Amino acid sequence: MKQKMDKRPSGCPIAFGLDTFGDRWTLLIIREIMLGGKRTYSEFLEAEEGIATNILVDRLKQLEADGIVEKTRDPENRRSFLYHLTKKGRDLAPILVEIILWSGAHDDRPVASRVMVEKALKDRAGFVATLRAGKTVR
Amino acid sequence: MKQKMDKRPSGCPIAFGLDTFGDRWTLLIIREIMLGGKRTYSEFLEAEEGIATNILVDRLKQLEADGIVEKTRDPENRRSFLYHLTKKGRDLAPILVEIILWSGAHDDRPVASRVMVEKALKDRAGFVATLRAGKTVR
DNA sequence: TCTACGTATTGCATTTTGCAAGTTAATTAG
DNA sequence: CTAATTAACTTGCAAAATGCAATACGTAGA
Repeated sequence: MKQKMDKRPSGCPIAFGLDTFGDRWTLLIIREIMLGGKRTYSEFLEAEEGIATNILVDRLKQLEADGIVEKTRDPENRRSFLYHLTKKGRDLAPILVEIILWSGAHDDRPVASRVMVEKALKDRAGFVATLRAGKTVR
Repeated sequence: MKQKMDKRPSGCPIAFGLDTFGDRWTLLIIREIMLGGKRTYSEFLEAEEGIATNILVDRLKQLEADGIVEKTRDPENRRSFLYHLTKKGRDLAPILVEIILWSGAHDDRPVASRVMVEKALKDRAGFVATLRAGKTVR
């Protein structure tokens, strides 16, 4: 598992945040949950960007250890587990929204998707509230 | 230099943001500039977290290539260079502030610094505006 | 020219990542 | 009851990124 215990602890809040989710995959998993309504390991594996299975397990364990997601058995399918966000995880919503807004303003590629950007531009506070409430958006 | 050209392009704005600054060091460098008022290579090297020289060069080049920082010669010391944020870079201010707020709410360690957190809590919009304007905060 | 300073570059060991294949446990089909 | 299937991992190994120390390059001042 990704060990970040001895990662030069500074009291800086930016560094604390980056220690928690400052890598290529962690926020993408949180995106899958918060924006995509995904809940299971196999759903996360289907993500467009193609996360490797060992990395996914590693990050899910770290997210659980950090109190950002909680893992429970799926009552409707006992070979499956459900990952859902804690309050600490849902509180990441404003960060995701600001990233969406920044990309909306600066991603000039033709492939850039505007769906989320428009929602965030139209009613930022409402969008954050929707995400925080755990309602699926797409 | 960190190559991210072939990094599974998805149109997702979250993925775009993470492709740009989703690693351990890039946002720390931007923090040094935006919150710390640092401008030169050697000032960045003094950062609390201790970035390696090769990584620092790599990230500065990538930030320049991405149009987030601009590199100019220091008119007062012609063997030094100044790195300053472009608009695209200054627009990262809201993301940094949301990270500060999140950490402020969830970092329970005794070492956690509250200075930035208090500023952000007291007047978030004003704090963002100050950062975006390029005024030093600490 | 000699020396210092600021900014890099290089070499190499360590760590992390990516990918493919294999494993375990719960469920369903026959 | 057994075999196949599904879901969630685990393992092994090559490739890439990182960390660290040493070295080099481009001003500039003495």
